[in-house]
Amino acid sequence: MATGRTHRPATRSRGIPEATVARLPLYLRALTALSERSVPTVSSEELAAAAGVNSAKLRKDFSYLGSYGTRGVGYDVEYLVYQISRELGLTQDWPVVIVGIGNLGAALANYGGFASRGFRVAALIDADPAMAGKPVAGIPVQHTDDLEKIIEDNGVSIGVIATPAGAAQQVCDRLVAAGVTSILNFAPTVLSVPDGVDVRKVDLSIELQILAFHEQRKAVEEGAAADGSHPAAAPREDSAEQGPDGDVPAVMPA
Amino acid sequence: MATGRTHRPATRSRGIPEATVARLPLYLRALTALSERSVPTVSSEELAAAAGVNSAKLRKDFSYLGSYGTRGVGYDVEYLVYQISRELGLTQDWPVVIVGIGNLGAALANYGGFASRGFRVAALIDADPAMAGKPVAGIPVQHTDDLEKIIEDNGVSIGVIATPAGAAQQVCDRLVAAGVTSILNFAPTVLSVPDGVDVRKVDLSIELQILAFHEQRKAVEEGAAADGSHPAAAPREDSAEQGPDGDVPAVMPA
DNA sequence: TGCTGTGAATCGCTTCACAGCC
DNA sequence: GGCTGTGAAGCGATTCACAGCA
Repeated sequence: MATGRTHRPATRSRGIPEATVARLPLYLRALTALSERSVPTVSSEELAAAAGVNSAKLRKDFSYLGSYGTRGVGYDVEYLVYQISRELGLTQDWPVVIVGIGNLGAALANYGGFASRGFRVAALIDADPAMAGKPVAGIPVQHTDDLEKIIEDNGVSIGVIATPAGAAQQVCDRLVAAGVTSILNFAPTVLSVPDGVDVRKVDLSIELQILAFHEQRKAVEEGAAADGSHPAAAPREDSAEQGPDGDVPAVMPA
Repeated sequence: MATGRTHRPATRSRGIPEATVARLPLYLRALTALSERSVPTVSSEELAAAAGVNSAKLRKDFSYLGSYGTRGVGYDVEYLVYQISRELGLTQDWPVVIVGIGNLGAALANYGGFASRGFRVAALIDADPAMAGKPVAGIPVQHTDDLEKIIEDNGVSIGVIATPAGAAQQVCDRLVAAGVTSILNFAPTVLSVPDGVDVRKVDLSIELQILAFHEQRKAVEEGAAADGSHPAAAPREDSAEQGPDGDVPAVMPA
C-alpha cells in the first residue's frame, strides 16, 4: 500500500507543464527527422504540422524552455534538438530492465526505438526458469531471483513491466525496493507505489475500449443506418461529432 | 492531409467528457473483478481505490452516465458493469484487424485482453509474402494485397497498426479508404486522417522519454545529497507525489 | 515583412463541500 | 448516519491575438 496522498500542485516555478513535457518527445522526433534531412531552420508552423499539433501550442511549449527561436526566421533545428534532448534527460544513457519476456516483452526488447534514443536495455528478466539463459534480441534472459542484484549492479532506475497482471504488483514492489523509481507498466493493473516513484501505464484494452466508445457514438449519430448487428438501446440524442482535437498524454505523477 | 477542422463544441447535452470516457474502462475492470468475487455493492470510496482514482472524481464521472447509485449504500456492481459496458459499446462485438505482424503485432494478436472484452481479432495482415498463411495466435496471416477485401468482408471499423513507421501512413490511408474509422497506432509516426476518423497512439519511446524527464528531475532535486539513499519519510513537500493517478488520454480526432 | 514570445481570455477537468436521499 | 449526486470554486492547459524583434 502506499496511498500516501499529498496532492500537491506538482508544477513549481521552474516546472514545465506536464502536457508540455509529454509533447517534447514528439517535437524531438520531428526535429530529428528534419536534422537528418539537413534542414537548418524550421518555423513553428512547419514543425507544428510535422508533430501534429498547432503552432500556438508549440510556441507556448518552447517558451517554457527558453527563447530558442529567432523572430522572423524560426528555430535552429540542431540547437533545438540539443535543448530538448537535454531537457528530457536524454543526453545521458538510461539503463532499463524489462521484466516479463513473453510476446510483449520480447517485442519490447526488439524494439529499435529503445536503444536509439538514450535508452539501453540493460537486462531481460523472466520468472520462467526455462527462459533463463536464452537470448532475446541478443540479450540473455535472467531469472527473477536475481532481480535485485541486476538492478543494483546496473544502476537501473527505469523498469518496464510486461508480466501478466497477477504478477505485476509483486514485480513492481521488488523493483521499487531495489531502487527503481520510474516504471512503465504494460500489465492491465493499477500499481501502488510509494511517493517519489513515477508510473506510466500503457493499456491496450483501455485504448480499444475508448475507440469503441467513439465508434459506437458515430454509429448512433449516423442514425437510422440500415443494419447494425446491435441496435443501441439508448436512443440518446447526442450529436457530439468527434472532438475538435485534443491530444493529450497521461501523466501519473507519483 | 486532411486538416479540415470542424471544431465542434464536442460535448453537447448528453456528451460525456473525454477524460471520463478514458476512465470508464478502468472502472469496468475493477468492477469486473468485484463481480467475479460476487461482491454485490461497492461504495465510491472502495471502487475509487481499486481503480486508482479519488472518489469525488469517480462520482462525478458516474454522474455523467446517470444516477446509478443508491445514497447511503453505494453502487450495484452488476448493474454498473452493464451500464458501463453499454456506454462503451462493449455489448456488441467489434471485429479488429491488426496490420503488421512483427514482434509487436504477434504480441497483440496473442494478447488475451483483446478477445475478452468485446473485441475479436478478425484478421492479421502483413506485407511479407513469406508470412502469408502462417498462423499467429491461431489466426492465419493474410497479405496486405487483400486488405480492402478483408476490411469489407468482415465489417471492420477498428484497425491496429503495428507496422514500421515508414509504412504506417500508407497502411492508414488504405484502412481509412476501406472503411475503418478508428485506428490504434503503435508506429512512431503522426498519422494524418480525414475528419471523422479517430486515432489513438501508443508510443513506447515517448513514454520512456517522459519517465526520463522526471527521473532526471529527481536526480537534480536530490541535489547535493551524497548518495541515493531514500529518505522515504519526508521528501520535500514539493516533489511530485504519487497522485492517485492522473491519467488522461488522447483523442486525436481527425 | 515575417515569425517568435507571451499576456489575457477561454475551456475543460478536478476538487470541494454540502444538499438530498436511503 | 452514511453515501451519492452536483453546483460552484479552483486550476491547469489551450487558444487567441498582438506586441516585439530580426
